[in-house]
Amino acid sequence: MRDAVDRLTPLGVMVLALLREGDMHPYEMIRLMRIRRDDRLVSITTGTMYNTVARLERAGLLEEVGVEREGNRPERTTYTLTDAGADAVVEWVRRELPRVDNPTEFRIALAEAHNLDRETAVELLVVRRAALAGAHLTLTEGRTHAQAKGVPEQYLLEVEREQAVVAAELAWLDAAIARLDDPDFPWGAPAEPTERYLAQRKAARR
Amino acid sequence: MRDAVDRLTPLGVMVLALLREGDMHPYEMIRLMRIRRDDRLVSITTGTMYNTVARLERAGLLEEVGVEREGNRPERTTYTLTDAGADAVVEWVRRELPRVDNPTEFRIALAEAHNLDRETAVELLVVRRAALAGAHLTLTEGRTHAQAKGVPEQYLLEVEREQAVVAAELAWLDAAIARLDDPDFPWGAPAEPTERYLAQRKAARR
DNA sequence: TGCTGTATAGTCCATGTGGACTAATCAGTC
DNA sequence: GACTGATTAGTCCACATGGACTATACAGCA
Repeated sequence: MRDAVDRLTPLGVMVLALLREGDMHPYEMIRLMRIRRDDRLVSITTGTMYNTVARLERAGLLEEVGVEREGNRPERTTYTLTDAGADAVVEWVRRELPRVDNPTEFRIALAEAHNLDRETAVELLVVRRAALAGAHLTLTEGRTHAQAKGVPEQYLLEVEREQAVVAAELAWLDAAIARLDDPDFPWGAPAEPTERYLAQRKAARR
Repeated sequence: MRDAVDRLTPLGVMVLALLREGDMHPYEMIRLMRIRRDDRLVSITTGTMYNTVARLERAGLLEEVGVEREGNRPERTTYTLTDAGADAVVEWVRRELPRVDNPTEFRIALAEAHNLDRETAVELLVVRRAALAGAHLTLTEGRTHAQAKGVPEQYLLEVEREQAVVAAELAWLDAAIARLDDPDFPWGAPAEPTERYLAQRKAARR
């Protein structure tokens, strides 16, 4: 019963989230995402972008709102988010935020966590904390078990590193949850939602 | 000038590395890799496995060594590693071990680092350490710059987490390099290379 | 004036992935 | 003795990815 939300790719989610800031054409999405260094989180190539947007349109998560043309340049097809699209982002983030498999998906969910309300985000991160502690325990058990069986150390380096990284994430997560839970920590969309976006857009024009 | 080594997929590398322990048919590779929890590092599906093996064969990195049949079951095509295949693993690991982009590839390179000689491994990890320190600095700069521009904290959570994780990896890496550099730390293939493999194979049979 | 390089806004296609499907065998069980 | 479910060993196909390619416009420079 894989629904539309399950079928969202990482880039698809980021596109939908981006459209919350305003209507855009694919090429502009690429520029903006590169400026913001979103390519740390997903690889961004033109082929994939145009295909992704077409797919999201077929799924009814975004819609064409116009085709412009400047001089003799290629046409620019501008897209806008549908209600279903806005819901899909929220639902996707809600699903991925607590999961400890798929690190890629988690990083995007965290980057887009501000699309949830604060209570939900905190709650889901608490769930994640528990799952992460479980994963850490599993790694520890697996490693001691392997050592008991006489597996040489050089085969366990990667597991060891994973333990170190997971431990660090646990520590960070504890601190992060405590901070988010404090109403002084800012949350949600800023008062003037398009301000930041427009500034960056202007910067990109020059 | 993308050569055969560049075109290796993560699963492809693990398959080649696995064949160093003995000839195998694809289905057995899947079972073994699942038992060893190699699916922590790469996703393992049958479709992808058979396709990967076929691709590696076309590239001359492995070869068919026989087709058996037990009763009326489907045929089992067994494969063996070629010299080119053995070289390709080493070269791939050598390339990926120092790189700080593509975390997935790095984890596999680390897991297969024992295919390199100790000096090479240490040297490449030292290179990685420098690159990782650079990446950490870039994150720090990016974050202070964003804060100076007034970007609200909730948008920087993911960067913050990344910093924490990278810092932990730096610490682990320093310790790991020091240990590897000590000749008391075991390295390379064990004296009886197939022993561990055979034990696991037997266990899987039951 | 002509030339080079880069930005704009895409299309197209080879390839890798993953999930559904097949089909036989074997172990357990009621 | 029939039925169920897991294991064995794969095939097949829809689809997502990414890199090559296209074609126009504009800016700088000599």
